[in-house]
Amino acid sequence: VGELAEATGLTVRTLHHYEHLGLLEAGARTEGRHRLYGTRDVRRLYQIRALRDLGLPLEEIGRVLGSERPSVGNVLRDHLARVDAELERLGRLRVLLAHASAHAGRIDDDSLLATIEAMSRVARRAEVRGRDSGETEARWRKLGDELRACMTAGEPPSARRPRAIARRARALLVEFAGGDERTLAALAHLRRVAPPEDLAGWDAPLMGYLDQALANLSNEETEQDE
Amino acid sequence: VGELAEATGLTVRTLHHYEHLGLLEAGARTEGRHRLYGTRDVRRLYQIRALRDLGLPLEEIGRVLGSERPSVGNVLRDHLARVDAELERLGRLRVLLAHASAHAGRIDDDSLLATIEAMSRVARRAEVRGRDSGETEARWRKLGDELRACMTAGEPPSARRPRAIARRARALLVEFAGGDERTLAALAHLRRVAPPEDLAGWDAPLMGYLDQALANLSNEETEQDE
DNA sequence: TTGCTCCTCACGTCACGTGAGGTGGC
DNA sequence: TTGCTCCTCACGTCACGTGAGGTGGC
Repeated sequence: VGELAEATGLTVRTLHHYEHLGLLEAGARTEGRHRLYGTRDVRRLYQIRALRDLGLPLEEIGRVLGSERPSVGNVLRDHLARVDAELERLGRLRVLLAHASAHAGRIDDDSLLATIEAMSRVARRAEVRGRDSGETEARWRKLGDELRACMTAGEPPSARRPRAIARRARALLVEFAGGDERTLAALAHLRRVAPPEDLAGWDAPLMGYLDQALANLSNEETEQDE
Repeated sequence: VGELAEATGLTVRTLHHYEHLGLLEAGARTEGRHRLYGTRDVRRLYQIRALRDLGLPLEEIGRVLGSERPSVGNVLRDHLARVDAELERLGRLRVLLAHASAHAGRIDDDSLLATIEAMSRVARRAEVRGRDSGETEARWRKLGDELRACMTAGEPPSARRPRAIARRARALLVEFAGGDERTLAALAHLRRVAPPEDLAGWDAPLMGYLDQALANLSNEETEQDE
């Protein structure tokens, strides 16, 4: 078993493990119960290692090399889909981490934790909402365009049109949050401390303008909206 | 504990687990030994969940929220590096899987397994060699250019110049393989069955030309090379 | 007799899931 | 009395790593 391990670059323990799983059985034993392997075993082990290197679970390798013999092509395609899903998940995670890291130097750890918490909450909510085929984004873009028109026209945030747009924006936010208070608070927190640089055509000045318009209608009109 | 689980979207078992790890201890118990949590516990749990969502191991979360208080920024950066490494690994794996899947339909499963094995072997060897800053690639490109000149000049693969180039190519292959027979065989196998589409300026016709030149010098000159 | 490889348990890893069997509050 | 939530073990997951304690061949 030592020679086989040496030849394949695996450990003796790994070979024992494979035998335990029924992946690779030694043909014979010596009088001292030492395992003996043949050429067929070596070839099989190379195959096992190759499939393992592709990230396939040992159980599936057992099926591929066993009596069930599912199509290797199908197995690979299924596994590729899993890898793609994992890549996407890690990619999203990476974006979150990069954002959080970017804030790390500027604020203290407690605020940073609060921001991470807000990001986590929003990301979770976004996941629940799933793909909505960009419809929501289109609505935000439209709102942004209208609001920007008001801003460049020099209308104050307290004017009628900006306030009407702010009301619609608030409704969109509430819809996104599913009515959850904490999620709304998280969104407000992120707007303040970690403005997303480019979201459906909104930039920092525009968001500031929106915040002012929102502030103008917040107190008096809140109950009427409900 | 049920309320807390409900509020945070975690399971009761998860909260028990965190308590077992010392991550979150219930302040008090009821007469029936039921756990009681306070506002501070709830906040702490939200922080735990947020950091967990970033993929941090629970033990590290314990340190961040515990008495050691390492800088959250540093922890995040370290973790980001880990995530990047994993992304890179998965990316390479994805390329391998995609190549293998592409061959799946055209050949039978045994040949496919052999090809996967060859890919695995070459990938492993490439990993051992590590980054060599593109020096090797430059040498291959140079060889390719010279050989292509011979080919377009109409020289037969058995001519002197192509054979000399083939000798140098063989030396490069042997160097890459570290002198390992099986790796050389794997390289030959891949050239035959799974020509890499674009590798340092080599295309399929050029490789075929090289193979012919190699065949011409293989038998007689092998011993002299050694 | 001394090393070396081999053998067979068996616990640990990581973040919980999943019963199993039992008890308190409505 | 009937459900419901809660409690405390404790095994299983995945692919092995890592001793622990013991035996055969040079």
